[in-house]
Amino acid sequence: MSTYADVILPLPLENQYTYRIPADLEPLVVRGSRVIVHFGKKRFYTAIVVDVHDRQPQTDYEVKEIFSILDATPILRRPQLRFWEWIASYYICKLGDVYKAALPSGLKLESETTVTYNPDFEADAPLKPNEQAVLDAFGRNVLKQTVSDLEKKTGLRNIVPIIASLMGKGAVSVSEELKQGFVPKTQTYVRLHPDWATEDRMQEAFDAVKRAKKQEQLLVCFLDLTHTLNPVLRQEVSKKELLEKSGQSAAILDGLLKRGILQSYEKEVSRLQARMCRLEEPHALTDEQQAAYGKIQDVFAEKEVCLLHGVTSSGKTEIYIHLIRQVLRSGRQVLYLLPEIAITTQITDRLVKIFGDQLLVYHSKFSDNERVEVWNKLLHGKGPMLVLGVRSSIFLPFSSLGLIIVDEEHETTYKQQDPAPRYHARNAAIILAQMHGGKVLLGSATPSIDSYFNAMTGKFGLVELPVRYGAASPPEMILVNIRELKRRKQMKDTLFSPILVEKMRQALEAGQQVILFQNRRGFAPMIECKDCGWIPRCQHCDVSMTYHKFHQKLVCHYCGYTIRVPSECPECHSVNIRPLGFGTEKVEEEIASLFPAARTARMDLDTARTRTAYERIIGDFEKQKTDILIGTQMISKGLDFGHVSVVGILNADGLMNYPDFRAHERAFQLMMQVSGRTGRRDKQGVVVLQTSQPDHPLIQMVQQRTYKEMVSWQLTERSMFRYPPYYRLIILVLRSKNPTVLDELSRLYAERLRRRLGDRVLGPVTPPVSYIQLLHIRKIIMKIEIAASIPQVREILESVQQEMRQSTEFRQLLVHYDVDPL
DNA sequence: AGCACGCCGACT
DNA sequence: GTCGGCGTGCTC
Repeated sequence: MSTYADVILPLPLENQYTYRIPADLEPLVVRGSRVIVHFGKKRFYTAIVVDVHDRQPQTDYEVKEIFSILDATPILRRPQLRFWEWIASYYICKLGDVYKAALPSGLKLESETTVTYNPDFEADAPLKPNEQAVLDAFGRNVLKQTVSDLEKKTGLRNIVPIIASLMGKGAVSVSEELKQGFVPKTQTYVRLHPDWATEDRMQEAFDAVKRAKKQEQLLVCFLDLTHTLNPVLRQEVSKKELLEKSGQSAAILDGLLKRGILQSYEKEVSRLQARMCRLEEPHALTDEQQAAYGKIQDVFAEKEVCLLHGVTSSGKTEIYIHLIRQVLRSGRQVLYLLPEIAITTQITDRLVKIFGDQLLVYHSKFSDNERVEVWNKLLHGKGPMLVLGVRSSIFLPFSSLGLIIVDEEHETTYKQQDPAPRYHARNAAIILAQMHGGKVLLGSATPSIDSYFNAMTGKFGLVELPVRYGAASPPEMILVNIRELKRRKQMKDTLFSPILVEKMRQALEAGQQVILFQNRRGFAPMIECKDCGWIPRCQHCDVSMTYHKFHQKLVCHYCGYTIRVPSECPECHSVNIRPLGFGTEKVEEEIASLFPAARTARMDLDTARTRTAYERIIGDFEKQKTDILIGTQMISKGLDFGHVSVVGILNADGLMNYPDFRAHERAFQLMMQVSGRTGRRDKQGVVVLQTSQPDHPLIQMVQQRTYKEMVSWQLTERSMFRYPPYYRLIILVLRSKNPTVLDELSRLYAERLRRRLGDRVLGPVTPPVSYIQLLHIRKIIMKIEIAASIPQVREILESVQQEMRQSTEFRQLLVHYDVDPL
């Protein structure tokens, strides 16, 4: 008999909290249950039970009772909590953060404070302006609203004390109310009244409506739709469907309902659209695909993870489909991860034809209620399921995952950046699969170096698919040296080289489409010498420095190193130094004057903010309603267009010069992905690659499509510059609380703060710094990657690294690393 | 996250 | 003298 439950709350808290289980709830409260608890002064939260036990808690606090339980059965499955714990420890965040991210908010009821206005209130003393403002926010009909609404309406920041004061005067009253959570969708259904369900009575019914012709027609239609007399077939039909199919009005149906022949009632229905289409067989695999399929099976026999490196349009999806089918047939579940909602539509259409109702789609643009339904379907549904989803779908309640496919595994959107947990869905998926005893297939035309490295060292298996489906030849790559053209005055005040303009003209004349790629929407992120192409770089970090117009300074966003804007170029002594960079808007403007007749569309975060906007732009382009598509990296995401013959990469340099040690890797991937958008099927496409550094190794590698060379070059570079920074190690150091190291780090931190802010502002900073401040260092370190550039830190870390290598914790962390310390 | 407690600056 | 800013700490 357990009397206590330890719960976690959807708040960034370290600890679990113990509540008493009321006697009547005792059999229901188990690990994984959702319960409502009172936490803190007044709020109620949905908590998750992580343990039930009988241990008397320390009595220095009052143990509260569980307020209520929400589910008859747990809403988490066995391995899920373990998975959450792994995420929390690996990504250094609170279990509550993981909980908050994992459950759709429809499953996390929370209380909200509502304020009710007392209409009988009369002030005996004049109210303060703030108080009056709050009261004014109540209209004639609005007597009750939430605190956050009031805050919004009045625009006041600290509204809680004002409300408290009003409450003291009797002007308002305050209550806590649970927010509405998941609401099942209901629909009106119609069925035959049981009294009329015999042949004789049916005859009677028809006699009754003989004179009401429309009612008669409706009844006939109803019987057609329901096969009422055959108990095996469906007995009911939705009111909407009945009215639509019969073409009758609701008034006619009312007539039949009044006579008591039919009856109507509300029924819970699913929001997930049922798909009744006939299922198709997957396409047969080509010889190459079949070979790859076989190799993947071989890899899975001995390894957990397989990397499928298949060039663009080699037909990876078809291989996935065959694998999925096989796993589903064995009775296990499959998770198909995609980097973005945007590209789900094309794949959903394909998968639904093959897997029908076995397919569930999950992404954050689904309404909350829909997401809860997917959750419940996995929890209670029968039969193996295929889930197609984005990052967050790794948290769904899978029972037995046989396979996780991570498509476009190199995509950075798999990494959650801002709210904790800052997890990488690709890497977390590997752990998740391991917990289920399932396998992981990573697929990409341009794998991340991380994954490729893991494949090289044998941690992952590797299968390559080098042949394009349908033997379409890869596009022709034309390198254009913009610096040279500008020097020879053949390209003045324009973003387009003559050859690109010529290719575009040819394409448009032939009724073909053009894609222009420029990965920026804003303006001038750096400066450049217009005569020789020199770009200032940080002397410590070798990344380009960002131009801060306001201060007229150049700042390294890695280490904070700052210099004045040079008045002349140190390379060629030209004074012609200008802000460098342009965005898609500028491109659009110039296209309008170059090709006034062409129909143009721009796709970037500004124009495709919503899913519908995105789909409209893509749809128009697919249907050839637009000729030229200008876009940022959004257009590189695995989309298939049939009529694109020219791709222009307007400024390859802009891709390579951003402050991240993965900049080159990412630039390569982007350029390869974008060029993959052209020359499908029988036609060979053209890619015009404009750059001011045509001899740059990366550009050469893009032109020759030598992925492997790029990898080994980057690996050498990274080990030379000691990238990636010892991020993991730093965290381990902080967690180890090794006093010597902490002292040294705090000394560096103090120094750093002083350098950044100056003694004047801060006064002297003296070590030792508190542990909390050290956590701040961690943030700073993560941000500016201090570790790789400051030799002292490197030294400490190297000594700690030696130490850490012996520790099991370190080893465990290395096994499934976000970034291996290469 | 919220909320309370507590300590310093600008105001009736 | 108080109001109110936000830094710190706690919530079973």
